[in-house]
Amino acid sequence: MEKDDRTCLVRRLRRFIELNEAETHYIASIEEGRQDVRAGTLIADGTLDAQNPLYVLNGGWAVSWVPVGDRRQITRIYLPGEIIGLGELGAEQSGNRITMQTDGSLCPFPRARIGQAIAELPRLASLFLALAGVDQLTLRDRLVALAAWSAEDRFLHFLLDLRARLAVASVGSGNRFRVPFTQDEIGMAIGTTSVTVNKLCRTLRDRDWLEIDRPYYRLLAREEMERQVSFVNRYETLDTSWFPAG
Amino acid sequence: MEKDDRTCLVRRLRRFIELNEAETHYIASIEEGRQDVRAGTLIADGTLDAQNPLYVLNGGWAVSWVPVGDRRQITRIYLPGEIIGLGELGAEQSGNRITMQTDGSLCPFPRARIGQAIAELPRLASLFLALAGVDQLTLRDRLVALAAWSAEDRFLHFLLDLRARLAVASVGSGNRFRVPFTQDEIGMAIGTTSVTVNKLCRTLRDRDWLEIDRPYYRLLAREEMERQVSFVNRYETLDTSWFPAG
DNA sequence: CGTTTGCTTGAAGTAGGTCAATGTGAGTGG
DNA sequence: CCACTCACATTGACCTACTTCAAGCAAACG
Repeated sequence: MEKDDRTCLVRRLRRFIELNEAETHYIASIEEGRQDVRAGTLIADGTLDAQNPLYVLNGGWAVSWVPVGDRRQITRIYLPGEIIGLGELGAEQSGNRITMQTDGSLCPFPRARIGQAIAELPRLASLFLALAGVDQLTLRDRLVALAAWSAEDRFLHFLLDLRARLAVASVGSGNRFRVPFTQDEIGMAIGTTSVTVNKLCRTLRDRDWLEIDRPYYRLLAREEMERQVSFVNRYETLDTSWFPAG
Repeated sequence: MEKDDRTCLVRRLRRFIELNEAETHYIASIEEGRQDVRAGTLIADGTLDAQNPLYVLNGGWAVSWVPVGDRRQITRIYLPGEIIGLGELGAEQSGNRITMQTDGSLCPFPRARIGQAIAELPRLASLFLALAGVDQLTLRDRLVALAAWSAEDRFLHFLLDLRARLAVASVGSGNRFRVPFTQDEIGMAIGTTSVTVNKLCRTLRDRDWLEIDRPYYRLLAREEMERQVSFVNRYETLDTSWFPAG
């Protein structure tokens, strides 16, 4: 379950801007009421989001999904240090379910705390807006992939994207990482079925691009993969030039 | 080209919160340098977004797209009163191209103005964050549709979504509206081809669900359509309860 | 150990893509 | 006012990347 540091979020945000004392204190305060949650726990059921808190995901993975018939479409994967619910701000009802994918821990805090940050800590508020922007861009990348790419390219993009995000979250810059999803779940993330995912694993292994030692995946040919899907890493940089002064 | 009121944005935002004098003045100031643009004009080429301004779209339609091979995937349609670039805030390079779909007019303003709003006008800043959230949710809806729905359902959703947004933008609550897209472009928006779109038009007309008098489309069976795709109108309400005090 | 959950693989079926030909209305220039 | 063109709509015939179905395995677990 990777690191589950209580200052998870602080560490992540510091990648982008310096945090002064007030800002650090604010974040510490939203990371206060930590609770452990088990894999499978439903965190949000898609109704009444306006009443729901936001969460800092302190440890473990979560997924956001939408029911489609008797299957699910996974819309987003959350990693430690990320804020759950930023993108639902403003919605009274999102239709999105959020489930813990692994054991982990959460720090709930009310929507009004975001309002407070906006009123009192403009740089932090800017950062929230910028992070929401990155989320949106990532979502857009996936939308394009799902709308216009082959299943193989979608699968490669899924792996590359995960790797890039893990590298940010836990400095695991390597090409081997844990993928706590079944093939069926991967299918629900990339808009295909477990059968197809399985056959893709097979062909990629035959091509010596991938090595699987469940639940670990190793990318043996990241360069080629990135070239094939024109991969752009959205997680490394952030434009903070427009932020107001501290 | 619908209304092209210079206070387009003010009108839209007032749907959600009361605007005080400072806020109204701020918005008037970003809607200042209005320029007319012709259909087909490329507004952003996807590189160097950090240097690019944001825009208030004052009149006309714009589309955001991503090249995929020799085709395009349309990721977003902008209607009058919407802010172009909110979702790219934070990105140094988005890869998204933005093109005017019809003749219209734009008010460019620099990213730093958003920073200024955050520092000085917290309620407006909250509204920007909430609107970015609605954008994200809409994007998520489309992602699910593209990943998991049939071409027919995607097409229906496209029409319903457009209608709902037009109703907000221009109080055209009717079921007949202008769709300034060719069938090929609709295909690029819903992840299919012009041939399929055409055949869908045919079957829907045969079913008496749709009436086409190009470029006008009339939904003859909106209820059924909305039921079939479980349509949720995301544009009518906004949760503003967490906003800081004016 | 039996049961369950996930992986693996083949065989058969289909939604929707591609290709190709034809139709049609809106300019445009002679 | 009439050809010519060009962009778009329309339709049919064919094809393929997937899905669905089905059956067998293997590891994990009570």
